[in-house]
Amino acid sequence: MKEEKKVLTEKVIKRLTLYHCILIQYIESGLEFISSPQIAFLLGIDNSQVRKDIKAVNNTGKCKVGYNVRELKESIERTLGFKKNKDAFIIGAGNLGSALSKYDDFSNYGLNILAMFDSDPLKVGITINKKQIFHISKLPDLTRRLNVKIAILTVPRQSAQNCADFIINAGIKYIWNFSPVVLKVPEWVHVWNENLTSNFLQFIVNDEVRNDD
Amino acid sequence: MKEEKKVLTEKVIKRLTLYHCILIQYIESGLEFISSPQIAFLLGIDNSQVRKDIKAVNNTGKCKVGYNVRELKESIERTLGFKKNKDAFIIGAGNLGSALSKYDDFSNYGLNILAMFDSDPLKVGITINKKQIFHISKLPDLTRRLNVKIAILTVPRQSAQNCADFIINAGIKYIWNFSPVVLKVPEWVHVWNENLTSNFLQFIVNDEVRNDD
DNA sequence: TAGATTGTTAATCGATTAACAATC
DNA sequence: TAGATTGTTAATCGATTAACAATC
Repeated sequence: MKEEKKVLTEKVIKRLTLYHCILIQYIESGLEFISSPQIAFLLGIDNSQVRKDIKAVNNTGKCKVGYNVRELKESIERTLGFKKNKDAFIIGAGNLGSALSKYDDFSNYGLNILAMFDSDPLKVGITINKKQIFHISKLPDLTRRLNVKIAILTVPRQSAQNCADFIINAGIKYIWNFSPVVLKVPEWVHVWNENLTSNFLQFIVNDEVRNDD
Repeated sequence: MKEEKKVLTEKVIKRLTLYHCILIQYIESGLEFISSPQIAFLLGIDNSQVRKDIKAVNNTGKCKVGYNVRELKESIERTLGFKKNKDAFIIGAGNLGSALSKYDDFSNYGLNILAMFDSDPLKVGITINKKQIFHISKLPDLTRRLNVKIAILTVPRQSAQNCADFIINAGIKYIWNFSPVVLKVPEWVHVWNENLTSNFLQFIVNDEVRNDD
């Protein structure tokens, strides 16, 4: 029996991780059940939306009481693969790269930073939060030996494309790109553009939070 | 004549900032015009989508040549308010907070970090990238004096809700929340949940980039 | 001219919301 | 029982894609 392969849209995944946060808070409060209207209220969304999302993680609830908090948390973790290790390298040991290497929350979701890379000889050899900084020239060898497919790109925008070319050539297939640059990559390489400021603008643009009001 | 108030959806804003990145790259390459199929190809989207988005920033192109790169860049910046200052405080001078305070790219989009706040006496008084760390107790006074409405919340998840309550009480209206917690806030406070790991999962979940394949 | 592109409308697709029978 | 909730289908809404006349 072939395992059913479900495609979860980005919006569903974002909501599921928010449900997951809520569930952790419920568990800490000692609560055992949560209903779809409760989740919906906390997030300001529709309750049938919540039930549909929960259906997508193969969880069932009980009439009148709702969903078992621990079971639902497990279901979300299983569906989103929190327990499956996703190894990654950080490229660029600047401010953002260093901060991400110390960001322990990643490991709760199965994302492990194995090492960092930089071209600055002064940074090479330093260890940040148990992650060593290697010279970028060491990346091809380590990518192959450790079978790493994911790179977190936090280099200055001027060197982002060169860097991308280099790491793709070394075998990287997934680039989580923090540089505000649109990278040109082969069709078999996946890029996720994490433009933090863009995310911020999505938040405030329509509300016109300006200093001059 | 009242200025037309357009609501831009999050997806449109995200695409516009990507177009903006492409335009900068075009300008650096000395190119003067760009067409919708060119933009569409670089981003892997439909070209009529691009034309619709560009229409939303009140820019017009020329048949056969496309859009003037500099003009289009200006139009996007005007629509998204890059030139309008958006002052913000960072709450929590940990790894992520410190990194964001040094993230100079923010200023290109009009986001200014004025100061940082922390409850740790050892951090208070330190200056990071010209931004001073104040004790959190100083926030209400400074929020009012500087008329700051935006806070970037980078505190540990355990203290996030308390922190949110405190800064909302001090007058903060917009919270860019980097803690993996769903905050309970009054209806007049806006929260944007920036769960980095959630963003990452949106990127890789459907592709099953696991170590065990 | 021929061909590429814009601007715009219509068609399609997908996501959200409403509604409600079944359940406990 | 009465009332709250689930699970699911139908209706609505919005976003993307297709199509094409107008333009240069």
